[in-house]
Amino acid sequence: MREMKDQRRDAPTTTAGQDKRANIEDVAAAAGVSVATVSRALRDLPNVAPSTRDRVLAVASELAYVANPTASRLAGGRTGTVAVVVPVFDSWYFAKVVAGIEAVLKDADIDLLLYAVDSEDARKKFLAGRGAWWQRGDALIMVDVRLTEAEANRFDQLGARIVTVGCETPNFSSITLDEKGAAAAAARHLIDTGHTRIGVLTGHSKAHEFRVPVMRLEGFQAELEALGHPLDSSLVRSGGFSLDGGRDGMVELLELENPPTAVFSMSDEMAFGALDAIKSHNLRSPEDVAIVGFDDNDLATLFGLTTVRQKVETIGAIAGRLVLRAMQESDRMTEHVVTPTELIVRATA
Amino acid sequence: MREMKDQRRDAPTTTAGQDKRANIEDVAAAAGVSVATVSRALRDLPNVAPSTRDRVLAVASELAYVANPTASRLAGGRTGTVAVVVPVFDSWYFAKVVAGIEAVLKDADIDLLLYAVDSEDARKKFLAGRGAWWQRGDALIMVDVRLTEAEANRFDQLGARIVTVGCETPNFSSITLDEKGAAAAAARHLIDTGHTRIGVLTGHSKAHEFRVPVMRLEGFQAELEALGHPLDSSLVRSGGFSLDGGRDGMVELLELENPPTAVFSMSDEMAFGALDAIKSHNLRSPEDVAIVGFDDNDLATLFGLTTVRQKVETIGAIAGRLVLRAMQESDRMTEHVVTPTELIVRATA
DNA sequence: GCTTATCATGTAAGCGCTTACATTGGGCGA
DNA sequence: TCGCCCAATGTAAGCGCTTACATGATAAGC
Repeated sequence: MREMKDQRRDAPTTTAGQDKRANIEDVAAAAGVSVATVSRALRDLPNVAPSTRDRVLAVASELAYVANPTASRLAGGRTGTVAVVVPVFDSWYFAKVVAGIEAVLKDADIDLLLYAVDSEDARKKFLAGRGAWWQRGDALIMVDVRLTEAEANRFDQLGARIVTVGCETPNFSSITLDEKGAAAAAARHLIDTGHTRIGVLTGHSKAHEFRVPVMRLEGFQAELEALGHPLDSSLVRSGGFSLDGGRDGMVELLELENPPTAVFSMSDEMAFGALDAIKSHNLRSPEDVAIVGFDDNDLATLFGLTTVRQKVETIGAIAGRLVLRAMQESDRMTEHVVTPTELIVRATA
Repeated sequence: MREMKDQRRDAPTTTAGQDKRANIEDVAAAAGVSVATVSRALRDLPNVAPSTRDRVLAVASELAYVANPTASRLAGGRTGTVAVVVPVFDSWYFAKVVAGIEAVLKDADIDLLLYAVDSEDARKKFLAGRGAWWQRGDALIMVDVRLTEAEANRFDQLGARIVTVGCETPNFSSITLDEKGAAAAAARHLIDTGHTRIGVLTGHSKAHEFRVPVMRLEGFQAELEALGHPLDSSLVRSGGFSLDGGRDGMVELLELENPPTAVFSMSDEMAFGALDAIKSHNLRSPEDVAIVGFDDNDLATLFGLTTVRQKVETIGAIAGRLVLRAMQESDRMTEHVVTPTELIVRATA
């Protein structure tokens, strides 16, 4: 194996005549040191003479040299990226969460691979299939995407680093809300303000198996029951966490013979849709139908929406921090963070 | 990840081995062929006997083998990922664009690296610094992030594949709106509906050098001028494309001695803020102040907002397609797609 | 039957780094 | 002055793939 590599492939796709990207050998040659020294100097490793380091840095910047991350990864064993999975992307909540994550990862110089898994099929494929996320990233953040216990165990055994947002998962760190408590607070508020016939716009969807709406519903239901006004299940509609879904669900409720006088919407976006439906029916909120939302979306204040506030960007940031820790620590330790929620009373309830 | 290394070092004991990821050699050994054949079989390359291929596939699936993308990339020269840069992340427009891109790339089995560059510094660092995007992805989509002509030339020489969304860039494909035309349409509508004292909420920001607001302003201004009512520059405010910015800008305008009777807002989100400000001042739209927005945000209809519609998700999808093409085609050919806009007249103007 | 395409497969050289280990050369205590 | 230790540097073996090229076997051509 004493062969000089001089036989660069010609570029497979592009036409000739391009400046070749400098590689570590070029830098080493130009600086008159070995590649090992270049590697060390560039990464601020110890045992490099200051003068050498300076020279290497100077040469590198002159050649506009940047280490090829792919090669570093292969050799170094870590990819410097984390994968983030969300069910969908263009929704207020997920965009905010991802923004929070991104900010933290950027500071740590970690790249973010984004995946939307919008169905159970996609989920399975993502976790197992050829696109297997690991190998691509050092860790995974799953935002409201289910991880079965079996999967969690398997990944744990493989040494995977995972953080889940929205639901707890065995073996891994998580960050959640006290969903039941939050929903209970909404229930209590509606009861306190005199309502007894109360509807719910949930976020259930056939495509996903969200845990979150289930828990919110349970908490809401339990509290209503505890307060002596059990939930009438005929007043529950799913809005799939979307504006239109909320509108449609509300329309259905309004057109019942005996519509609810108050509705708990599991997201503000659905609540906006519901408010629109109310307006279209020439009704008003809270006079005709009170609405409590969930999220405290930036726009909630414009609608005067009473809602359960969660600090979404903070959740993202915490997820980012948890994942950074999970990537570093050698002894796996898990932490379950529960972030607070707060009922913000505005006009609609 | 971390543990792999230590374990690799041990002799290949047959005992545990439970969490060692299979590699191509394992598959080759188990299938009784060479790694080259495994590689070919797994990638559906020609010159593999059907029986061999089947055997390899069977073994691979049994061992839950998935090729290490990092290694493939290093060896194969392409990364199978594209980088997407946006100024910010948690805004309706960018989330939609990214969603559109993601959908297209997912189908092509391409990963998406997401970067938010929220300042000129970040921009420079991203384009040049150690985090240099190339090497990490085969191509780049820049969404409303500037690329100077010098940078464009440099990247072109380096053989980079770039697609820009929001503004044209020399050497690379792009997808834009007829910004000036769209803004002109808004101007015309306001003049047509009898306004002459017209304000503007722009999206300028000190952090970015957006081209988009500049062009919209130029188009708007030119049209007003052409119609005989030149823009009064004292009626221009920047809302930084944010809800709060729009609200603040509108407040300032309303508190002028002689406020405008109509305002063109360069985004719907700013328009929402503006409408809120109007309401807070106990005024109404359009009676007291007419508003025309830009985007046709999902919520625009709830506010009865008259606005310039652009098909954002389509833009993302087209960007995705352009970038896929740019990655494949050997002879670089650029295409400049201009997507249509449409003035949607609702209640506010 | 013998040469020659053709296909299936194997061999091994990288891809551009990281890092364990080897080597060198002072500084310094005795 | 000698030897030791350690910081500074070099050497080279991978990391897990892809792929050009070599090899072998089989079918086809005359």
